[in-house]
Amino acid sequence: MILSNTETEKKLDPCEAMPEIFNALSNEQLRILTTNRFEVRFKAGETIFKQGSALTHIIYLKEGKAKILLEDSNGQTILLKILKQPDMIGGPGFHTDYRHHFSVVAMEDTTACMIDVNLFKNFILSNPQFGLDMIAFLNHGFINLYDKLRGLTNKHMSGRIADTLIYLADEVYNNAEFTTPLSRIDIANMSAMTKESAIRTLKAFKEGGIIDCKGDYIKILKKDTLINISKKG
Amino acid sequence: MILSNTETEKKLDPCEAMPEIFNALSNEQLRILTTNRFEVRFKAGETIFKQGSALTHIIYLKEGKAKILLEDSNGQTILLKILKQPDMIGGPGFHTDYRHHFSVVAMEDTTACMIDVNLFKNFILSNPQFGLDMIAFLNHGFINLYDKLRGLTNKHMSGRIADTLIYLADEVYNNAEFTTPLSRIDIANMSAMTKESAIRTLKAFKEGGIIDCKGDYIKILKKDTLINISKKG
DNA sequence: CGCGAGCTTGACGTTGTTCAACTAGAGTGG
DNA sequence: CCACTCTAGTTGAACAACGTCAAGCTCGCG
Repeated sequence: MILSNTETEKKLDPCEAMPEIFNALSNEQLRILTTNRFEVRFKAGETIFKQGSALTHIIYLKEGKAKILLEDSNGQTILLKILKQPDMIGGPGFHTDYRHHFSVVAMEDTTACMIDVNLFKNFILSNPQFGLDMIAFLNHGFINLYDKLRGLTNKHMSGRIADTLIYLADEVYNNAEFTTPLSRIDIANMSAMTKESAIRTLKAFKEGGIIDCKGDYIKILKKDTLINISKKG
Repeated sequence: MILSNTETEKKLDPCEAMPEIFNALSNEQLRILTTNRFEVRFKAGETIFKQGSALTHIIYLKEGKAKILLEDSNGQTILLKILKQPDMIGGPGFHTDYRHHFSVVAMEDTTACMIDVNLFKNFILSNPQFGLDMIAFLNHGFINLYDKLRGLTNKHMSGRIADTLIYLADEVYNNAEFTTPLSRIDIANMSAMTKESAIRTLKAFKEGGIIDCKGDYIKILKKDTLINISKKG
């Protein structure tokens, strides 16, 4: 898997799909990246990194899924986002305080690629287009986060659960029907409510014929209705 | 840092204090910035830019204060942050969709400096250190936004109002005692609640001897108590 | 079979919103 | 100087939304 030159640069990296952002890297940088990065395998439930710990590597997922958790000092948790291959996590600690500001936990068996932050920093310093793309990457994150903030603070429970279901179907599983390792507590934490409230709202949706669900299986039956509930708040 | 003689370089720009991030610019870039930027004066209450409109300029405040408003389709608003000189607004639309994702409204008479986004982009492409500093700037924004999200979704009203009061005193006015053009609705929108709830919570704090307030005057009497309320949620 | 973790349900209390009425103060015109 | 009005602020009562608590349930697993 180690490089042949010029012709097919994609083959430089053994990952089937790398984060798009690395497109801006030069051949030489890609070579350095390939030789310096390393993979770590996590089992379902294992912590990939923990909020508060030192940020030493940028990671991206080669395989599997992981959840981003915003924890607070009172033991409450927000499940912010679900990562899947080939999502990258820069982490807001990069070039600031070099700490992790959220935890990342594997939802299933997951392979993560680790890139030393100093290497990453050097790429930016020697390749301004990469830096600019990184800024765009972060800005996309802001747009999503603003939407999340609006959703979680302005909507009622049904709207928030609707958002969560739409997110899972559209962004995570790319299917209106899916089986997920997420617990009711996870779904509640994605929607900023207690597990009991999440259960009751899901039940109401089920009784209304909007979704079908049983255990870890969920199917969206009436997406339009769900979108409508989301919009109404 | 690229600038060796900081003292003289400051004089290139007539603004008393520019955003720190411009420290990374070369002399030549600072010259270009100075000759190309322009100032616009806004009266209190005027919209500096509107959510949804085209992002054509990066701005920073030379004078005055402005509020960042996250609006949504149901007419609800979150007052996210207050800007003061020399705060800069990149805007998450930069190098993504080139739209504004929030509105900015002048709280008092305000002078804003406008920098063409293409110029800004060129600075990044020709000066990777500037790009890196920009990334750090954005990452600081993420850290704050995560905290905001935690605060608004995990805390009760008293904790959220406590956060707002502490923010105003520490970050905006640098004083435990201040007079503010923010209405009760603004304070409510900063704390994700209705104006009635904000009024009631402020009243409770006043009756508890934690703050004093009357009209647009607010004074924090027991900051420790306020911090405690904030922590408890 | 029994155990335990996650899930479900109902009753209840709290938190926060809604609505409607009322007040205070600033500006306006007579 | 006084009405007159307009807006922001304030208050209370009714109501809805949501969380808490406690109990019971399901189902995989030893």
